[in-house]
Amino acid sequence: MQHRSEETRNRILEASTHLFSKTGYDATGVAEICQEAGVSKGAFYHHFPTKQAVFNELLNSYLSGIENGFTEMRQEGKEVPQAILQMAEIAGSLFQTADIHLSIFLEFWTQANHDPQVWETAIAPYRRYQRYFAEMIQEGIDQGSLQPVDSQLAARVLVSLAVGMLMQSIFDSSIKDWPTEARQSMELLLNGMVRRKI
Amino acid sequence: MQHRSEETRNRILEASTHLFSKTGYDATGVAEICQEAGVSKGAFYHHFPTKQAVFNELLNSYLSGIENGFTEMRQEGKEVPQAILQMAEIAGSLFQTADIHLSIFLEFWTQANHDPQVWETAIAPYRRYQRYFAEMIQEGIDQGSLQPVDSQLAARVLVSLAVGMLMQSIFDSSIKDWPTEARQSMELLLNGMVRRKI
DNA sequence: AGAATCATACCGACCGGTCGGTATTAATAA
DNA sequence: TTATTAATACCGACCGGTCGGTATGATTCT
Repeated sequence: MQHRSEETRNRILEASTHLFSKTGYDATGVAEICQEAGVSKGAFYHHFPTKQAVFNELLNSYLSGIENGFTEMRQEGKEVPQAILQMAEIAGSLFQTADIHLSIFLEFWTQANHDPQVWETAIAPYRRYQRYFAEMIQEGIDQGSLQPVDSQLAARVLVSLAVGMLMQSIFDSSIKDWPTEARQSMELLLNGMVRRKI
Repeated sequence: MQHRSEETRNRILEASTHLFSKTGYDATGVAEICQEAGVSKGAFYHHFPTKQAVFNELLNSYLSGIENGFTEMRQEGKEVPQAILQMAEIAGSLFQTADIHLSIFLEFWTQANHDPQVWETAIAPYRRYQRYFAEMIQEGIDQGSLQPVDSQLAARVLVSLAVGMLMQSIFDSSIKDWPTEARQSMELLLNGMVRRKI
């Protein structure tokens, strides 16, 4: 039966997610993973050729998860500022989802910084997001709902803010309501802080 | 001669900085550090009790560097928005300074996520920055140069943006002129993106 | 001399990965 | 249906090598 096999695989992936997030890739031993997964070492190496392969699979899985999230939260026919706000809110809600270990992103980025292979996988998509936002912002400018700002710059700022908030969600547990935190942050960016004269 | 001793210490710290940034803390061996520093293992363990101690020293050194940077770039008697812009520009210029390995921050944060001890050292100061900015923003509101925004929220946004930009400076080498990038990003945040009606 | 500094050889724990073998399930023949 | 064979999934002892740290002796400075 292939059910058992799949189950084992998932247990290994789950345990790895947990341990990589908590202890880090290097510091986590295969034996440790096996113990937490309730699986033998033989089973581990039956399903994955190396420890790195598990990591790669997790990375790809999370990346495609983001990709799906993007396409799902894409809303047609909305004013651009409202669309951005809503995306922020949805993204914020993901920060709270229990089964997503955000701190594994820290692990992804660290590894990306060490290994060019991982870099390619982890950072390249992230440029797509920037392009996507730049187009969206340009659309808003053309439609007159946004000021004629530099859309590339604005997209970078947007992504920076998102990444920064993700980091904060990892390290600052005091914020409980991430959907509104994200929305309000984005509102601030959209509306600005400086008092206009007249 | 104590010159030689100090020299050795510094060589170890420099090599560690480089290797930790490039390869990561765990993956970097003491022998490797010694080789790059042109120093024997005995010398290493004469100056530092453990590998972790080197890491801690680097962390503290970078943190106090930031602290100094903050107090230096503090400008009295300026309008708050201008002060923020200037701070952004100075911070941006630090991004380019060759002898600062920004990617070691990634290492710091990763370790902070794994080790509560490091967490305390690395994340606690960061709350001070937030408080500092919140006060600064509140000052701007009181003086009428800023809109009556939530100063706490605004401070978090500001720090998030800064952290996000730091991450980008690690992974996106296409941006060359960080002082202006940082300044323009901050201008965008201060001025907002939405077109005001009338 | 004597203390501080550095060099080399070495230890023992640990870890990723292997391997021979066993259990379980699927496929096929009787 | 049942017996037999093949394939897949799993087990856990073990190995080669690495790595942080130590012990001990040499060298250099005061």
